[in-house]
Amino acid sequence: MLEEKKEELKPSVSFIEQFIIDDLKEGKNNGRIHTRFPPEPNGYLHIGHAKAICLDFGMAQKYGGKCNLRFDDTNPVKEEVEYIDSIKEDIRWLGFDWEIREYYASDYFGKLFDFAVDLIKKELAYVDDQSADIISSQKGTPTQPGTESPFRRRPVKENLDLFYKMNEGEFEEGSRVLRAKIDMTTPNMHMRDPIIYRIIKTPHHRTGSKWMVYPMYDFAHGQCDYFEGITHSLCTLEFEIHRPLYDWFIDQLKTGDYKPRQIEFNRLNLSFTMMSKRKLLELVQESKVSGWDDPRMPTLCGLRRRGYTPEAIRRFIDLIGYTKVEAINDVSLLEHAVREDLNIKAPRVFGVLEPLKIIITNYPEGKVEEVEIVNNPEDESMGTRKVPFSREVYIEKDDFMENPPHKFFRLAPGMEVRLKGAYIIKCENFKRNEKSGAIEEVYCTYDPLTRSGGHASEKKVKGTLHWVSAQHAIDAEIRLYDRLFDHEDPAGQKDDDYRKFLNPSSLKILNGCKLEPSLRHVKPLDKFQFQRLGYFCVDYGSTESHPVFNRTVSLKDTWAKINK
RNA sequence: UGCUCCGUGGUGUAAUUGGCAACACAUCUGACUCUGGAUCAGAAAAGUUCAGGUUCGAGCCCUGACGGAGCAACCA
Repeated sequence: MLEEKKEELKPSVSFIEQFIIDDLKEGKNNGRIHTRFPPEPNGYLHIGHAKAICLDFGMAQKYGGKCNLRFDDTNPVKEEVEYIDSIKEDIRWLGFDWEIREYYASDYFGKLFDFAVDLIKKELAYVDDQSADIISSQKGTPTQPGTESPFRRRPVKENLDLFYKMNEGEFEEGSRVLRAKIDMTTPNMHMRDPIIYRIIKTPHHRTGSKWMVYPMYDFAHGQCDYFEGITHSLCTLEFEIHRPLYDWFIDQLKTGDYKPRQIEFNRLNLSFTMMSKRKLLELVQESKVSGWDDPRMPTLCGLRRRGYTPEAIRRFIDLIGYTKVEAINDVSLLEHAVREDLNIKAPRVFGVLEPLKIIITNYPEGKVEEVEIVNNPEDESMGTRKVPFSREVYIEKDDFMENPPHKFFRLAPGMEVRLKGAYIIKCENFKRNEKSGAIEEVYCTYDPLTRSGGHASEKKVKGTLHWVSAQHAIDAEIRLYDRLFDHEDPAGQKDDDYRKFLNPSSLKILNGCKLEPSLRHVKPLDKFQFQRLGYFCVDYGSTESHPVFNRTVSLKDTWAKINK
């Protein structure tokens, strides 16, 4: 029986890991494993990138290999230094380390240029003088073969001369390109004499104005892997069809048996959000969110600010796996992952979001008791703390009802509840605002014998509420975040713009929330469980005089479900 | 109507490479609880897109349908 259990728990590996294991077993690359994570510095990293990062760094780590960080900076028009720092920060935060191996595609511009010259000499590349439109129309369509460029048979010497002049800035942008000479009739569009170099006069953030001619991604990526000795080039599914082209280049370049092996996997799609960098940038530019690190964004900096931990994100990535099926993963699995992690780590505290004042009429005025409260029932080592209790306390508005439905285990006229860690109180009466009709104050009596931990504390009541002593409370701003979109796949609707699905209540800002005094000295990114409510994280903009907390995720709420 | 890839509970993944379809999330019960959290116990939910074939035996191999995704940027 035990044996069976063990067998069942044997972890299965992804198809990619299986390939790696097999390659290692066969002794390929002398048992070496070397991967790389190749972001383009044109935006912030999101959780989809985390999936790639975990694989690239994870496989190297697990099998005693290395993983390079390489910025794919082949297009100076779109890329900015600003992004490089954020990308590095996010990778480190996630828990991975490229050590000294920080590279740039631009490190290889010289080698790539030489290789292009080499291709020209081998009559495998030519300069095309046609416009983008003409070249594009000659490409054909996926169902129709393309036609050859009139410049395809240009003599080597002329090609060489023109290519050098392109790089010397003698021609306008767009006037000429260098193309690989492959096959205009193959069904694979990427092999139809792809453009490999274009003229760009915008200075590059690293190489300045040294180059006037820049390699296309397809001409750089595979070769960079080759130059770096990458053994396994892991990338997403959409590059599958590019693989024959990469192989074609490497076959022209390689001098031995070594050749990177590209393996493609499914990109991460998360329900109720989107991963398109372009669209995320639009959200930022159109101020639909406060920035790249808005806690509603699926970016790593957004998730960080939201209160997610690297452990939770890695755990989530681990749970979803790597396959070749295009899938949409349920956000609730991500939420499960943070709850699981924060449940163990986050200290419990009392915070009242929408305060309702309780006056304990038989409690002596001016008296203050310090009650001792466990910081985390999941982890005894986190100890206890003292929380002041007094005659007037705040409870959650939702925790009182004048006419409670069946199974409402909270406060209502004549009902008893425990104030967690303190006393059992009974609701005797309440005061209503004459104009609005809203309940303003609730009057209770307490039973002095029921103090937690005391002799009569065994007395049972059905409900336990969190509370904050009114005179000791800290005022705080609390931001309740919810899903940015109210459609499961906002960017996947052909007839509707994703903006149509922005969730109007994705952010609710609450002010005048009441927190227990132990929360006075907190710093950004500190995480807590506000008892019975959810996990909250101190925002970057938080100060001692104006504390701000972001809700990471609510606790599971069975009552909310019953109530629906 | 070309090429490439992919079809397993609601969702995401497994299935010792041909041997009674398993796990997680979500859902629903119940127990416990000084968090309507956590924890614990349990339930419902796919017969593996379909049709043939090989085989004692097919989710897995073969054939053919059907369905989905990707591919025609001087983007990556």
